[in-house]
Amino acid sequence: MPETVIPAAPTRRGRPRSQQSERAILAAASELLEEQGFAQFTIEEVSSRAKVGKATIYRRWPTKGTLAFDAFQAQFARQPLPDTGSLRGDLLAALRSWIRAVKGTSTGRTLRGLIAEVQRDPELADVWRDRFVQPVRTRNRTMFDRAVARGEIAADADAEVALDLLYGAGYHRLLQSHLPLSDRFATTVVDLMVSGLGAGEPGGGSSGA
Amino acid sequence: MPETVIPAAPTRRGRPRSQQSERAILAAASELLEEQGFAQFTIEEVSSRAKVGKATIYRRWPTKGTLAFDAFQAQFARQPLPDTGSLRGDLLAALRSWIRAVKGTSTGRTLRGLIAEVQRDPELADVWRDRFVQPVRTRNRTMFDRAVARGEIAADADAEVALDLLYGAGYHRLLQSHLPLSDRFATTVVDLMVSGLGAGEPGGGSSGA
Amino acid sequence: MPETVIPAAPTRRGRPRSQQSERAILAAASELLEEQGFAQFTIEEVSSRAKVGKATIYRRWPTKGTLAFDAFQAQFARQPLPDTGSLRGDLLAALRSWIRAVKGTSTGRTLRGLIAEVQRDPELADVWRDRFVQPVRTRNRTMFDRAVARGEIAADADAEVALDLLYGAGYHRLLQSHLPLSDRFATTVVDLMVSGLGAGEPGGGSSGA
Amino acid sequence: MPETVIPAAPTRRGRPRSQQSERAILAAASELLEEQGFAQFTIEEVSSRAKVGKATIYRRWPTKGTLAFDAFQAQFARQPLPDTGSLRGDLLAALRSWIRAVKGTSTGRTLRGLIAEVQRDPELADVWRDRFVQPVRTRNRTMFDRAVARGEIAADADAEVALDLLYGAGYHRLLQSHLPLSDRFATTVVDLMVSGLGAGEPGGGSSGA
DNA sequence: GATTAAGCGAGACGGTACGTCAAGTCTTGTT
DNA sequence: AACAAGACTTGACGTACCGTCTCGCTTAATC
Repeated sequence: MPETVIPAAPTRRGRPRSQQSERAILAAASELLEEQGFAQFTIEEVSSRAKVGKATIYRRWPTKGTLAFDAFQAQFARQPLPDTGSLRGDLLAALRSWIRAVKGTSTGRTLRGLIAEVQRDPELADVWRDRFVQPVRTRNRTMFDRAVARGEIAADADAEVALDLLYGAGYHRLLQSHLPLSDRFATTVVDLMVSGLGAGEPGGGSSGA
Repeated sequence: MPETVIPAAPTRRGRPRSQQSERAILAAASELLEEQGFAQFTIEEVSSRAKVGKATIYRRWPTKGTLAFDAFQAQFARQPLPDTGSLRGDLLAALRSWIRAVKGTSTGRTLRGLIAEVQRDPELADVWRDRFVQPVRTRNRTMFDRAVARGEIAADADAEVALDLLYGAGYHRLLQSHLPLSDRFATTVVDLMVSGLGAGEPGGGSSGA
Repeated sequence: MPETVIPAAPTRRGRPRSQQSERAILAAASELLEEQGFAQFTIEEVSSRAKVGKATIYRRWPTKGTLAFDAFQAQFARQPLPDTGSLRGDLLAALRSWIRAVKGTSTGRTLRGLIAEVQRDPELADVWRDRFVQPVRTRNRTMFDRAVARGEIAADADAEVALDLLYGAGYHRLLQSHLPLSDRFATTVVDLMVSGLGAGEPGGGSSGA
Repeated sequence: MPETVIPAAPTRRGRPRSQQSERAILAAASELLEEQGFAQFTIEEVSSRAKVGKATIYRRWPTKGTLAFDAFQAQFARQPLPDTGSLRGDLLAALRSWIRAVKGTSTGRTLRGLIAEVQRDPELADVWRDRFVQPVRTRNRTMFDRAVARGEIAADADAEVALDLLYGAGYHRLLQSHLPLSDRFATTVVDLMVSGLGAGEPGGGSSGA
């Protein structure tokens, strides 16, 4: 998997792209994101801080979203996958770790800005899905694989939907700010996922899980 | 609760605000949102379509996000609260109804745009939380109240977190586009919420807070 | 005749154009032309010096050439039409006055830059012809009218061509820099125009047309 | 005198300059000038059409003006010096031939563009003066030498100023477009130069030619 | 009925950032 | 060394919207 979004130069001929410029751009972009957030993040300012022409940026990144994404990747350090011995413990550790990374941090602020940008920049949307969302999900599915191996959950349990519940709830609170990303929230989310609301019998729809 | 975001005029003296202009603005805004989406939604264009001065818009709405919000409210017709006799049925109906409203529709596109805007416009964020998120949640809590009354779930079940799981999963797929908002997705979400993954005993993680 | 190139606002409605901005733009433009010449004359710099948005300039002047022209008009003070009592004296005074105005001066430098710009900017070419070249020529024709009245030259003498010889020679040396605009040059030009090379009879080319 | 502006290579070591590249560059440049005029004439486009690196162009020509000049030289075929037997006939033939070459032709358009460029590119100004203006003038002075030999004009007649009148008038109309380069214009210019306006006596300045 | 205060459409205002273009220079691997 | 290719920095371009600010003109409520 490539390190960044940067597309390869169309041919092998000609002067190679300067890795030094590249580093300067990413450094300036990260710094700017950290200091000011996505709202004040402009190509112009990055270009000026990195002492690089705007064209040098546009040669590498098609939109400012994709540049911000690359700068964000360095910042959002990959969190170690928890392995507590139980699914419940793993899920709780994962959600808590995510909350710690995003709640009240510049990372969280950037994350919100990027998800906003994803909604308007289709180029970024592709990158975001393929280079951020999917890898994270793939990693996280291991928690469910292990639970199946341990016999904790059925082999056909839908890990995809489970992940949507776990992180969906988190992103929901992050993006809508209706309620805080508290520790109690994390526990309750995981408890609910593991045990359910326990409303199997009375009404009863098609109860097949 | 007022129909729109519009603040009251400071006094009663002078020429009253034209309700006709107001209607023209909202109509133009809705039309523009529907046609072009939030990305091309500019105050300039609304002003030009509505044949209204820009100041007339800014007198009523502080930011373009709040105007878009009001235009969106008309579009996003309030969905009837389902009452199927079981929590599972209610949740499934609610989620399916939401998916029908947003999947592949201009409403869904606008919804994505608005949530994006909420991340950068604090004025809109307040309006969004108080006039959209909270009302919808309040309405939806009824489903859990009824389930408690029916004895389906415990009285102290956390409806807030349950709603975060239900809609959080939906918004997650809407905003990240990693997987489709299929009917199967809806069923699985609800099944999981109701029955859980069923991994209570074997592993038994740190079950405290 | 209007003072400047500036086109009228399309309608009478809306906020009127600020005459103060206009003055600031023209002042900054003149200053810049004088200091740096046409080569460094940029809309960006004018906008920055005049503390005016670029759009405010573009609203009035379609191209940078037309703005430079207006700034130049103030600088290139209309020279008083000489009246020495003889055509020879008038022509000599006029040419010397022109040389004094352009030789080694910032006006001369700007004049060269503007004529260069005229070759590439059709908008400016029209303005230049109608608002600079023609008025100057009209004024200068008076010298020939007076000479006819005095009986110095024939009534059907071609004043247009005479002006082309007089100023054409001057502009030629200004633009090609092959020889200096000396005082001797002025005298010789006028003598030649008045007396001719005196090669009427011996050779006798095709004297028709 | 060298054919082009191209400076000699610094040493004789290493790979010799490709004459093929040189031809390709000049061909592409001429073609581009002819098709699009000086305004759209860019080194980038020449380089792309000639399939030649930009450095290969800059190795030979210091600025785009000098390249355009060389491309123009081929186009602007040297006109044969007229020899009609009289000064009047020679001057008329020369001016008409020039008019034929530049009026409404791509050569004329390029000529205007080059003179414009001369005003801003000092490198080109030198080349222009030494390799275009002076040679043409030297050639044209022969017409006056012959006239002196024939006894048509005085031996001390100022041929330089005479050339400034002849071509100055032509360039004036070419560059200012205030009046057409008609055949009648040519005749009148020459008549005036040969016979003068005939205003020797009444006013009378220092009438020494 | 006159006054007065605010709203009205229109559009200009100072700004900011956009994405593009071409200039002339530099850096590869290849010839 | 020169070559083709295509990177580089620089700097200006002309455009688009932002949110604010005049204009001359309604339009009511208050005096």
